[in-house]
Amino acid sequence: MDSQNSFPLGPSSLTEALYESVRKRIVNGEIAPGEKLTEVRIASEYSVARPTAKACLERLTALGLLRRTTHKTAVVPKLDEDEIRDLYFSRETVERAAVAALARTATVPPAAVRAQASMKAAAGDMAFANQVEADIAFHSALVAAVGSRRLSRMHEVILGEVHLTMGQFQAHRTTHPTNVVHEHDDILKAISDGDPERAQQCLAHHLDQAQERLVGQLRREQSEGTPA
Amino acid sequence: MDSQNSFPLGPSSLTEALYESVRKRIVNGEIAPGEKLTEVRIASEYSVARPTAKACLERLTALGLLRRTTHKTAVVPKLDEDEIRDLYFSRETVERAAVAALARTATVPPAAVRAQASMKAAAGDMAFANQVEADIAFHSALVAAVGSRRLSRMHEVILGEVHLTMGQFQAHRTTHPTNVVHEHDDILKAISDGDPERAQQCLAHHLDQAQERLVGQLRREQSEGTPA
DNA sequence: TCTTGCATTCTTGTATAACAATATTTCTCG
DNA sequence: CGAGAAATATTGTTATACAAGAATGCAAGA
Repeated sequence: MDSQNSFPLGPSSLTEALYESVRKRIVNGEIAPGEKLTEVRIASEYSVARPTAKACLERLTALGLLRRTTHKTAVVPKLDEDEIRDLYFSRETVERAAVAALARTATVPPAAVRAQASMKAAAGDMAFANQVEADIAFHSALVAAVGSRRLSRMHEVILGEVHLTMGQFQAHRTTHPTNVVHEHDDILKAISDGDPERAQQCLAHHLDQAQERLVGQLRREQSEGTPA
Repeated sequence: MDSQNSFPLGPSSLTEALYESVRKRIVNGEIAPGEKLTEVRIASEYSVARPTAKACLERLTALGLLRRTTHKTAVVPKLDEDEIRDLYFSRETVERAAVAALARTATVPPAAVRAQASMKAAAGDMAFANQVEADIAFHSALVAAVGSRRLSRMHEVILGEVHLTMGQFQAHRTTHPTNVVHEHDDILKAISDGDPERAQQCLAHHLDQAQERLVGQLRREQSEGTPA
């Protein structure tokens, strides 16, 4: 059924292309949190019809990348502390299952080690956005390697919100990826050792760290007052 | 449709009502698997415009309740054995996290015991569809009680497909709900005992049973040849 | 001055029509 | 009987129009 797209093959339909573009702009923080996205604005910016823009916004809303209620205009959400915790609780749930499954068969996903390599190689000189990309790619590879369509689908949604939150901070601070790289290595090690328990522990520790980094940044930002 | 503005606050918008109605028909098996759902058919059946019907179908597709590729008409899917296993793997992932979280604080969701009660009370005389409803309500209550918006959202999607699959079998066989009720009780017991490990084990056992029932029914059906 | 109420305006919800592009079916011809 | 081409069906996209809900601002009254 899956058309086995042996290569990138950019979005076939217009709607798809529009969706991808807007999505990218949102998760990369190009559209600030709180900013309003009206249907006509999208429609005119991209020269598409309003129904097309509408479909796009609805899709993004379903994924949690936009918030909107009936008859009100969509806004880019800014996750508060509680929501970040909820997000990471869900994330841990999904990724725990993934690494446990991988460790049980001691399968180390090649795509994950590739993502690690690219993160290590260009650690300092990469733009923060690319570091985020590599991080996301690593975790994505982990879950994808399990081979469960539904687990991957859930994870994709979660990572979307993670990406969004990270993207919103990316202008402010550049965290040293050293810790992250080490934590990733620990996870891979546990998987290749075939130790599901340890793999889950390493993962949980890694995600806790990441979550606290995010929450810390949020608090710092709030105590400084809104810069915009 | 009726104004009925007393409490439940039925679907406010037309789109919402349409979506709910079609969804119900699909998960209850009123629309047979493999049946084609064209936009114009929905539009004419409900006397709505085609864009409205289109939005409805797209939403159902996103939830896995319909399958469709570009320029091809949507069909109600029939999950094969592999997909049922994938579905239950994902389901177990989510529900394990839920019961573990509940057991950690020994919180027994009132809604879950209510669902259990209604299942026990009218075990034999309820229509199979209602048994399915009660079963779904039980598991739904379990996850909802955790209080995680995102976990609930993921679970909702999964339960949709579960409901769909159960609904498709519901004409053929009426399984004795006795086992199910006992297994549910075991889970609740482990939660109220504050034993996360046992709660997860009971849940895993319960889901394995359910999964095998489904797979067994699927095989039986296939070896008999398609009745329709 | 503060608050209430109304009206204007902005935005979204829904419908209709039309054309383009693609899939599927059917029919004809070799 | 098989292969290719026309015809049909279905979806993708756009344009337009009107209705309904929400927000804003202004004016009037307490």
